[in-house]
Amino acid sequence: MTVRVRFAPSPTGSLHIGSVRTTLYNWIFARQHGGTLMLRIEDTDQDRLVEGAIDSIYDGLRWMGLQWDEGPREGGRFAPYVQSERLPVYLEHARKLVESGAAYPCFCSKERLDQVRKAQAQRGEVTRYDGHCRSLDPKEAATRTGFERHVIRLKVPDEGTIALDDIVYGHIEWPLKSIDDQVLMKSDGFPTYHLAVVVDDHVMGITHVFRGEDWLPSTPKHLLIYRAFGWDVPPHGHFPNVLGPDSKKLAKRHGATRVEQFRTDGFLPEALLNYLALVGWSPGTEDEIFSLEQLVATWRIEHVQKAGGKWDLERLRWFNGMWIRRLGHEELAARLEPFLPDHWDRAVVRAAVPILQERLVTLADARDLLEFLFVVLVEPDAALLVPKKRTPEEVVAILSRTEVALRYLEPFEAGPIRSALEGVAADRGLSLRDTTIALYPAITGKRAGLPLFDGIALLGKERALARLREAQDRLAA
RNA sequence: GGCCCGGUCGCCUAGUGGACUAGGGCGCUUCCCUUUCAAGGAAGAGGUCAUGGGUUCGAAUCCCAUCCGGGCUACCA
Repeated sequence: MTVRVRFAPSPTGSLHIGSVRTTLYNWIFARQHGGTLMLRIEDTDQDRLVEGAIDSIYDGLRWMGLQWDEGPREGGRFAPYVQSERLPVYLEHARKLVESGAAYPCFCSKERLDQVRKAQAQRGEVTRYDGHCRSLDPKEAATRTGFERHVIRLKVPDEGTIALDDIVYGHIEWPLKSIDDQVLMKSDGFPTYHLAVVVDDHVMGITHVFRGEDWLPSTPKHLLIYRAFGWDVPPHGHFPNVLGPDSKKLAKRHGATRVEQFRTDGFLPEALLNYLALVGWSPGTEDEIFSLEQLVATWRIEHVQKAGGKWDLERLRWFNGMWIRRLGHEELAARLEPFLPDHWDRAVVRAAVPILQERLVTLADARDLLEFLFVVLVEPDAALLVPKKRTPEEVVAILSRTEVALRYLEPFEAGPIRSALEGVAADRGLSLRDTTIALYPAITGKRAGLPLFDGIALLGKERALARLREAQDRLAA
């Protein structure tokens, strides 16, 4: 049997980091089995649709390097892949269940349902549908459906249990009496999620159902629907949730959760994928750095764990630095492109890449680190110019002595600049370290950053000398 | 309230009855390297394996109970 898996997001917002993790696991599983991965859009709730959500899914996953075989834009044997375009399929299936007696039309108004629930709650009972329309005469009910607003409900047995052997969570059983008569078709003619997933997964030949842990409680409903149709239940596997710092499902209020945000913040897709893969899965060895290909080679669904994992931005940042350092210089320069102003001289940027690389945590950090090479003045204030334990007079002396030492220096490169500054240090009876610290703000406008000698060389003699003078003027003022 | 799931250092995790004096990574501290900052190297602090009972010669690992956390409980997904 050829593996066919799917990921099925609802277009209710930008692509969420949690969906990416689920998609990643699906993608790896498909790759490992030479199977097919498909994208299905679950837009059965017309009230929650968000403009541009599908674009966000496509853009985000393409950026991450996860591709799939069938979907709304790529088509496929089971098109359409958008549930709102498949309404007749669900209607037809719902009709079959009504005919077989497994489901029934329900004419109860939302108001009545609310009242029932409220009354039950007051009496301290479990709130659930009271079965009001369950015993209606089928013929009479059928005629009423012609002109009366209604939903279709699944007839859930009152007795017994239903069980699942989940690939990740193991054997789970639910008492049927804890399950409500689930709505299958809504009164607006759209199916509920429960009907739509089961029908589509079956009809589209899905061989493994993988999704987030939060779906576990709904699974018995789905099992019941499979049973009502007389279909085999494909293996299910639930993945633990990605959590916020408060242990609740990761959500907007916890900070950045949109893939797009991480992209603009300067994270590498390699790092995001690597980090994400390790939330809820581990190889059982001490290896931590994994490319997509390496994940395909080592990931095992048996090693996916049950407990939810908290989102840890610091750890993601560490992975990002690791991946940035693994990039070739040309590649890094290319990735930096969207983060740099257009007018910055790319030749200078390229020259700076080797010393920049190990100082980056995100690509966005490059701008701050390189800025001093491209602005006319760095405008350090006097407080910044004078390091602790130094007087302004001392700094002025170092500055002016350096100016002299650099004025006729040839070639104007990091090595000779170092020698020149060693001379300055010796003259002033200082260590090279103290000299560097005293010079650093004058040249870069900052207390720390790229190496000074390279920075001066990159800056060029004219501008370096100008900055040394500017700093002296500022200290004199 | 009901049903279900989970619970190893602050965080991600290894561990599936004996090699566990519970291992690795992030973060934190210190040191080395060093032109600042990083990166790199080394060391360290940090865990009564949620708690209490069992089972066993032996339990983080098996069983029971308790506690805590979470998910679901919609004509949302």
